[in-house]
Amino acid sequence: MDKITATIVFESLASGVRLDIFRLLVKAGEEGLVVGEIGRALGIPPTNLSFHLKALTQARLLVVEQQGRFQRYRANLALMRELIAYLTEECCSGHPEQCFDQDSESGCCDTQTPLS
Amino acid sequence: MDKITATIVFESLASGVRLDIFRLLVKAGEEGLVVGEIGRALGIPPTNLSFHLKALTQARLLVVEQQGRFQRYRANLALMRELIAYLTEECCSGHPEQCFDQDSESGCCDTQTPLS
DNA sequence: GCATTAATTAAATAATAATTGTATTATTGC
DNA sequence: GCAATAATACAATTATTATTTAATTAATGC
Repeated sequence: MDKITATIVFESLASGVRLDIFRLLVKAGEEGLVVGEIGRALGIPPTNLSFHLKALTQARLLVVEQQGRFQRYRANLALMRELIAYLTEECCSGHPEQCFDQDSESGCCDTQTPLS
Repeated sequence: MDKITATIVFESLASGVRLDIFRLLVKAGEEGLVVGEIGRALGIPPTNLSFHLKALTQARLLVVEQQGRFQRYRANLALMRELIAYLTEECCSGHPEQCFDQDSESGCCDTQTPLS
């Protein structure tokens, strides 16, 4: 992942509303949710919801599929994994010893060789 | 990490300028850098730099130490680890099979049991 | 003490982002 | 075809962020 992509993804997640949408769709899993369901679940009016869904989709954090007159949205977990990888590299770059092999709350990666 | 903290951290990283600052300070390591050095390295004028450093510090992504009339900033890698842990949980919540045990570019966590 | 340097604060402006209301597009079922 | 529904596009407004200039605070060295 490059810096520009990372910035766009961060922007997408840097909003309580969009973070709620994303987390809801992660929970919804492979089935995903249609716009009306998301709106009802989170109490967001349609136009505003469209605005945020567009942002998340343009950032590729969401994937959309048309089903008749419904739009079904799903979370793009692959991109989330890429983001985690990017942060891990950022976090470790040049200084892996600061990032690993110590008491960490992350519960992630501690036992692995850091990325180059 | 809670949702509010995560949002604040994402906001901090959702700016090319701030992402540059953070990455520079990760590279700088334990020694950190003083404001003038950061400004010269990235070509950011002092007042604007102060603005972004304040945002990053309030988000706790940076830690600052006064040294005479200099302010030395360092990256807070512990918080970055917490963020990675949060994203990992988000990413896996309820659907670990989508997040792990498959071809992943992340190179991270794949061999581990996902978080609850 | 005074001039110099480092950095921040404060105030004004410019630029973006979020929200709301209205209108439009497209699909469904009759 | 027509009414009803799902969702988005557009336009206007509001709110938030980013940037710049000028002024201030605080530490250093003479």
